[in-house]
Amino acid sequence: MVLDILKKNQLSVTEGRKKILELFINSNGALAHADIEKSTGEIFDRVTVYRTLQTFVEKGIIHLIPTTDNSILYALCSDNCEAGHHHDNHVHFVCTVCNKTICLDEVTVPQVQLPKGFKPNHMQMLVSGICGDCK
Amino acid sequence: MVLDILKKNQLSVTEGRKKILELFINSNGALAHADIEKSTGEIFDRVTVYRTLQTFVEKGIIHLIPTTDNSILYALCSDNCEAGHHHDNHVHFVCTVCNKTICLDEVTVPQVQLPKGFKPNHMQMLVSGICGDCK
DNA sequence: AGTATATTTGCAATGATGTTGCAAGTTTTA
DNA sequence: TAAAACTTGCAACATCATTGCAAATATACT
Repeated sequence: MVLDILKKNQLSVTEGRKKILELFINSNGALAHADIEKSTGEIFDRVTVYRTLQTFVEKGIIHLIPTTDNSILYALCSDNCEAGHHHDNHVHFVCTVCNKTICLDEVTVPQVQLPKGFKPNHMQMLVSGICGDCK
Repeated sequence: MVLDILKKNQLSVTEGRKKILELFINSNGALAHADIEKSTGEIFDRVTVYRTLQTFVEKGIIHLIPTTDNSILYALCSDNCEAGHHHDNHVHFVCTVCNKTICLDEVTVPQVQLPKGFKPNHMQMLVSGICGDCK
């Protein structure tokens, strides 16, 4: 599973990448850099985590998620993402109870009527509230 | 104008607050901390700018805007914001040409159909593209 | 208006977050 | 299995943001 993903993206298979990718797969929500550092303990250097995340984003394995508090979150991309070309036009949900951020892959961002002269190109939507697990 | 806003919000009238509030009123887009520091030159300490912005957010004079690159932007609230209770359910637009971020106060965030069990509370939408001035 | 009280500011120190260059270590290729 | 390519850790550095405290400024009171 983890190996497949790394190989499919032509990445060297290293302990760090395997471990971090596993974290994403075993988590149903999004992860912050700090979460990853906490989970991997003292195994990897901060820099390695940064670089691994950056590599994964570039390859289209994970994507950045916007947050209300301007922290950076990452989550696994669904299959239709390619290197350098993300298709994360789905809604993101932040639960105010469990504090998790979830990709709602099934829910696409709705169209919106902009004022004259405005040409939309990309749009993202962030919803906060209570998630399915907490209610 | 500037005085009215400060007084209405029970804030001491100081040079810093007047100057920074003027900046927002004279700008049609959103401002980053860095923009403000640049515009106010060497007049105020960085810390003062931070604290002023924080105060304004708390009072409901300005609100935070989500960005794609996870920087922090602020913009004037429309009149229906109160202290500790923002109503910025409008769409934000980032122009990829002039790089400005604009509040589209007239455009409200559309409803969206969430999966079962999800209870939405607040939603925000960020659209990027080309703005009315650039096209 | 002048003084007391409350608030705000600037400075210095500190912390959190993220980046870069380079040598040492690991993985891949053939 | 050795050479080439890539990845990692370390140290240094840059940026951004926060806090405590004393000095300065604004407001309230008589």
